Amino acid sequence: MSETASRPTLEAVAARAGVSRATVSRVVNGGDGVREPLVERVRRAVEELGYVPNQAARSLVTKRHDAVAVVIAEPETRVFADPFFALQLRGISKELTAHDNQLVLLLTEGRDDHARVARYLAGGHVDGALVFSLHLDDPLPGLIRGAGIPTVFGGRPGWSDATLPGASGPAAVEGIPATAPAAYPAPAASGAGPTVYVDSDNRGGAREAVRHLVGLGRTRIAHITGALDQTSAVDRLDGFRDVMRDADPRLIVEGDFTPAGGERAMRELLDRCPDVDAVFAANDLSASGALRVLREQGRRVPEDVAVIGFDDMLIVAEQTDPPLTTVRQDIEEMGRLMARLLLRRLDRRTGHDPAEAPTSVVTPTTLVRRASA
Amino acid sequence: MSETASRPTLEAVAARAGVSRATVSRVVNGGDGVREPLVERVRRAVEELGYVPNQAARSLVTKRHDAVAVVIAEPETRVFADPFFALQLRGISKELTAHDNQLVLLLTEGRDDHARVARYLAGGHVDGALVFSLHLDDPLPGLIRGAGIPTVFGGRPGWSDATLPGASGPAAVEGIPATAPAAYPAPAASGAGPTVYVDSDNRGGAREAVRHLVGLGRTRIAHITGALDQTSAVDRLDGFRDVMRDADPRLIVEGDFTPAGGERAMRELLDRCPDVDAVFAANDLSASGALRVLREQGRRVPEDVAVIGFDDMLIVAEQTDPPLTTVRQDIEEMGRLMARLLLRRLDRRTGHDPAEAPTSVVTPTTLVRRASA
DNA sequence: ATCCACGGCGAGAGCGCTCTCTCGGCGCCG
DNA sequence: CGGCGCCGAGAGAGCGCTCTCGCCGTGGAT
Repeated sequence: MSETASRPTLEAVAARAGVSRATVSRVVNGGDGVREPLVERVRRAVEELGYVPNQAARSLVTKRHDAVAVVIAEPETRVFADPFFALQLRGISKELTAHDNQLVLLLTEGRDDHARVARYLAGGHVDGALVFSLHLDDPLPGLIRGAGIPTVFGGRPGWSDATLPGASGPAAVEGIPATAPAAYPAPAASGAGPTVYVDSDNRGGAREAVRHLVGLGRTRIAHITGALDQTSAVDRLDGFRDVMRDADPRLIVEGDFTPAGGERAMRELLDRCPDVDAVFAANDLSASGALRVLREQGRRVPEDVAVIGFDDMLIVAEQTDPPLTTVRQDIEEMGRLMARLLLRRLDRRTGHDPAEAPTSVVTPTTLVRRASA
Repeated sequence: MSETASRPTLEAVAARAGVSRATVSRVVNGGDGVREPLVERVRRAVEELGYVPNQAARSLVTKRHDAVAVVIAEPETRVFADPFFALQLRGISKELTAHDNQLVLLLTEGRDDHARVARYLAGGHVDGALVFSLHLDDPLPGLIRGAGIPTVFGGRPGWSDATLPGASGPAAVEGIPATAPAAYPAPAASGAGPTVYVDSDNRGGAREAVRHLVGLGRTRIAHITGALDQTSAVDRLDGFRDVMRDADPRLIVEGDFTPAGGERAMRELLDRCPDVDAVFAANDLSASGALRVLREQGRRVPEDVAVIGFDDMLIVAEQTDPPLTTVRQDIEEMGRLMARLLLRRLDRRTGHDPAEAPTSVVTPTTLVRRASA
């Protein structure tokens, strides 16, 4: 039962140190305006009693929580197939920890669950939110903005307010609509500020991959797209088009980020264009599917057909035969950036530096050369 | 600024409904002991004002937080290589959500970080903890038990109090020490109750895999172990030994759960015992490494050498050549179970049913037959 | 020497909720 | 028909903290 012997309060510390509650509070929160000898006395008392501030009581008056929600709205599939979110979480966790913030994880279980998440965020239990929602038609981002809570998105959300910053060049290539098939208008911002997101340079990375293939002397370069309801897939396709402006449209075939989709697409590709001599797949998973079909059909990689993936998902890229050349993104760093952006925004709220609105960040990618191209 | 117009309080709802704060509180918390007409009036007021209870204020008086911590103490490697934790998190999240509990995620960043986590848990910010710590020499479980907070472990922790329940048969095979190389004594329980964990039936699953190989008529069956500082690896080894009591010791070779480790082990195996006709690898990753070496050395799978893995990690098992026969565990269900066990324990705390201490659970595994065995 | 300014510290008022205690009203038993 | 018990509702006391105020002591200016 001694476990139930409730933990010491400010009062107790004050008594032991022979000062008032207010003074202990001051010391605990930085110690400004308290003279050295007292600070020392209070510190000792805190130490001796093993005092830990009661966060609930503190929040009650400050209205801050030092907690941030991380919302992952991926319907099953992708989250659990690759370490993407795990790595982002790690980055986020590091940054939050460094600033004494807690991470509250919210996973949505199907569409109906969005309301629950929105309610939670609007309920003022956390100071801000980091939101992953990769699908263009996902209502969640809208709901969240409606909740009026500072938010940073992971990956570019699919509305028009959130177009790519300059770094990535023109958004459309002649004749072909470059952007999302189903982009919908930005939800009204209700004091939550402009849309801020962190995304990797999908378009630039795609360009680099395709240019590499061009540099290899390939001329019949194909693209297996990702699921085109996700901005990352759209951006990678745009990057492909940036370089292959006059590409044979039959060389672009729709995949879905899965190995099976990659297989299907590769079959179709070989069928339509037997002379294909290179493939840029929208991710490593579909590249691995393509690889399998190529092998099965007796095409040598990279001699006959060069293959490049995207993501540098080690568990796949290093294990394929041959090992996969691919585009790497620093996923953990992206997570860290998201957290940093959000925290900065929260800081500002408390009246720091009202100027200089935080802005979206696009992180660079690098081409990792292995054997497949 | 209207966003800052602080959210309505109980007081406001009470005023609008024309009742007292206490009554509103009762309704919000289930509505027992309030007559129907009033309940209805209050509900409407809540609805109209968009009232959401202030969790901080509530916690302050109830000393409950309706939040549990999930601690993942994996030093880098495994967490982010496979979807294991992601799936567990999903299961946990589902169960917690169903009971209106929040999930606070704590990832440790290196050894020095354990103290931080322990302090947080001891600080009474959450009602309980779900802890993943797979390494036998990890100090964290000890620290956490010291914190005196109700805890359920994911995977059997490596101390003696936490031996496998009956379901799994004898813990040792004649002559050979069956248990952990470095098991250390259970930390003193300080009111946190006995060690409770959820683990899959590693040992039983291993037995089933090996028996399957025996049933195939294989006689020279080898085992590539996992990293033996983890109980799962030890248990799988024990399961192997249960069936192969008189196994040639050279047929057991140490791996580390990685593809590279699998390759290394397989080479050594072929070197030592060229007549090997089956391999049970401690997980799919090392099985995939083994598979590659076998192919490279011209052994046909499964004709010459049958191979079985463990985990049914789809991204690997379905993509190997040939697809991998393996042992599946219901990882999401394990997560759900962990959460359920913890919540039940927390319930009990509030004086429900002091009898019947919750006990560890070992979840069943199933053999998934594909082409490799 | 007197006054004022200022910095250090204590007193006390809540933050929004829960929960106990009390009181009033009604049904029921004798 | 009167009293007792019980149920439904309100009043009010905190939970542990922060923060504003005001007091007091010190030091510099006059």
